[in-house]
Amino acid sequence: MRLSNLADYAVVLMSAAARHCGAALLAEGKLNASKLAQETGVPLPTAKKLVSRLTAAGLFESTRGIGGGIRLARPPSSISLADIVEAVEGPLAITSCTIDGNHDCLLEDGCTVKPHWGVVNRTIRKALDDVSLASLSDLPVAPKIRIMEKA
Amino acid sequence: MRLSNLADYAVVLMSAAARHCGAALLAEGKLNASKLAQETGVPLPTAKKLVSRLTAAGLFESTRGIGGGIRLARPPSSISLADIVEAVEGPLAITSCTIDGNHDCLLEDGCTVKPHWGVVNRTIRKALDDVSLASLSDLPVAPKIRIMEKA
DNA sequence: GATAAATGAGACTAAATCAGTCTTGTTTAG
DNA sequence: CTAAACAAGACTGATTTAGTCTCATTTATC
Repeated sequence: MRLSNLADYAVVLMSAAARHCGAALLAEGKLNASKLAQETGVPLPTAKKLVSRLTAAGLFESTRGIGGGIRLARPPSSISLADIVEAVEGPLAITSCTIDGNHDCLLEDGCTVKPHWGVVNRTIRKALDDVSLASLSDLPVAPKIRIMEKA
Repeated sequence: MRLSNLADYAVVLMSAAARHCGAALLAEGKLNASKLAQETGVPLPTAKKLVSRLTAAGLFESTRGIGGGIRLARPPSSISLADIVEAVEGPLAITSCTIDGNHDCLLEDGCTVKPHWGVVNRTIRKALDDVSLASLSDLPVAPKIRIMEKA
């Protein structure tokens, strides 16, 4: 029930990219994996790998060659946590039996539990969908207070 | 973002146990790991292991010795998916940085993403909390209405 | 009161997944 | 045409997870 480290890093990377997008859209900085890595602290090779996946998923647009780089394919407000997590981890489902025609389960038929996962899945997906990249990177969060202390 | 197989099986096992609890409370069947295993199809050794953990977590009550067995420690309506998942997988948190004083993260300070995980965590936890064991084994739990939709 | 059978608890081994590193292929400026 | 810069993909090592086995504990029977 934990997010993979990769997915976690991916969120951090995209958040950093979104900040650049706001600051200097395509002015100074050709943005690339190396730059994101040094800004965020994510190991370079890992950053490269993640950038690959995120590009393949259509969240980044990449230009190869000597003057190449990457940039967000869509505005930060229309990219959600769900998009990022799904790009890195694959289909967003709590149990494998809720993915299309998966028949790995021992029980399959007569499973009284299965019908209930759908509700849980949708709720979780919505939770991740409701957080946009824009809200993640918006800096006005100045006073670094612990808001989530009472969870 | 996937539930572990163990946690998945645990839900199935407890669901089966709950059905017994409704049918013959402590009449015919001393309930035990072996019985649950053969009813659900979960491999016996795995079932034993899970029963151990669930007992340690206080969801089962066990009696050892020749006439021993297990039984639900609480009525199914007051056991939630969150309880079960947490018993098997440990603290329910999407990222490790939201657990108490964890300092494994590379970024730690100045992480603009961290403050947002709390919201996501709470939403997911609520999703799992809203599904009770009673509704999973859907016996007579009467009308399981969404009472807390407005939170 | 001792023995044996039944059960749960915990330790151990094997497999799968995941994180991280490296090499190759592609593109474009010079 | 050459070389440099970049992304894409393959590979290796490590961590976690699933599954199996052995041991400790308890109670009915003799």
